[in-house]
Amino acid sequence: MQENSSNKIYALVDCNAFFCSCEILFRPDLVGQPVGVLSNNDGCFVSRTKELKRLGVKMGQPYFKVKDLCEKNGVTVFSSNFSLYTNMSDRVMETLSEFTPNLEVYSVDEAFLDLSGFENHNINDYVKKIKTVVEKNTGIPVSIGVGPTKTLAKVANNLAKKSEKSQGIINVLEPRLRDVALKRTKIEDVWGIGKASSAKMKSLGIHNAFDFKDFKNDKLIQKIFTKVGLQRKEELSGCPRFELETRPKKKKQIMCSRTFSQGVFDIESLREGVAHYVSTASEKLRKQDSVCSSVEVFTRTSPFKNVSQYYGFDQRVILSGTSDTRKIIKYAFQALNKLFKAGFEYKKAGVRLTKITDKNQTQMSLFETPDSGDSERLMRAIDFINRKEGPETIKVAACGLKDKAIKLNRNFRSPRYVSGWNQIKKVL
DNA sequence: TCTGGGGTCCTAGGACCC
DNA sequence: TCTGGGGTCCTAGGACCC
Repeated sequence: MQENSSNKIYALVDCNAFFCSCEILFRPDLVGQPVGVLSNNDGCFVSRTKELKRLGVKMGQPYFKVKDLCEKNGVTVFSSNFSLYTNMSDRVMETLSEFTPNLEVYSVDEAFLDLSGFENHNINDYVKKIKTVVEKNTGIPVSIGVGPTKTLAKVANNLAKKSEKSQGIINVLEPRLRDVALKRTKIEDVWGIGKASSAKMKSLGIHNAFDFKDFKNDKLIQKIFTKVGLQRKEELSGCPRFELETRPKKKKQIMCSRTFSQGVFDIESLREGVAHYVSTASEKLRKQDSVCSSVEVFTRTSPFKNVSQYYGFDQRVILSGTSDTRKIIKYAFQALNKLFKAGFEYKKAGVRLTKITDKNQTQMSLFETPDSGDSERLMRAIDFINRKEGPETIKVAACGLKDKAIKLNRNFRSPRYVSGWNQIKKVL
């Protein structure tokens, strides 16, 4: 295979310890300190500063297991504050979009930029400028990896985050530098190679990204790791196989689920939860102008607790696609009635909307009336008010008023600096 | 006491049709 | 009684990502 067969240039911009960085923005006293952000219910670590990583706290580690360690070492922990993070994410992406229209927002803290057309020697200055401007405009530190494919930009980015002397930027457009970078990248750190695949890779004698790139038997790779596995390999040798996706795609499924702060036994509490999750999910559905014709509901006991276990699941088909919260709740409740078994201590429940289609292409059903104009206007009004006045200003009565059982633990929540008017920081 | 939440893509295999 | 093959569509499950 020919290397550098294309002249594509991709940059991956990744925010460093993003959720932590957002929190630290409003707590400058914490710069350089061990800081972590916890998942819902203050369950696991989902973001860690490098000072916290150095203490040995792992991604996804339950907080209660390292609580002592944290207290001894003066670690500051925060409950997650997603409205802050999405708000900061929007600002970062907006700043990036000033540098190129060819931007793919890959996740809340990452974006790919297509910088094809730049001369190699100018690229470094340009990405340095990107880094400086993002940090100046938003206060969020970023790392940037540059390469001829998205997978190589990822490789470069990972190394940039680890290496002190790179100052947060690594460019592997040069083939010689690239081989060094590939040799330093463990196979399990390659984008798209997870636990299962890396174990198989090792049994083939592939231990780092360079071994993988150099592996001679493409047919075998395709057979074991499927089409995408082979595409990864080709990307590592400099041939682009994954294109930039600049337009956000419509979701094909929309999920909403939560772990409860305390176990619940009664179906009434589960109903409140399910009604809640449907409300959230169907709002997202309407936001992308879609309807769904299937709703799935599940609930489960805690797999970590020594109690009798149960996983209940049921799916309901909605004959005429809908995005009306009330209608979806009706079907979700049918599902819940079907799957609920008394006597179990439930710890989590969730809802998934599937068979999603464009609202203008809905199929007519003989047996069910489609959403009326009234329904659409009502939903639009609710969404408008909730966006303007805050989430759940208006909600369906089935969500309950007290939300007693399904409340989340958020003991370390920071003030809502940018998302609540009454909590804005005063500058005097 | 205490263990997150939300997605995508691929493949195999069954159902169904001719 | 038993027997063919090919195509399409759908779904479940696995693997992976952040």
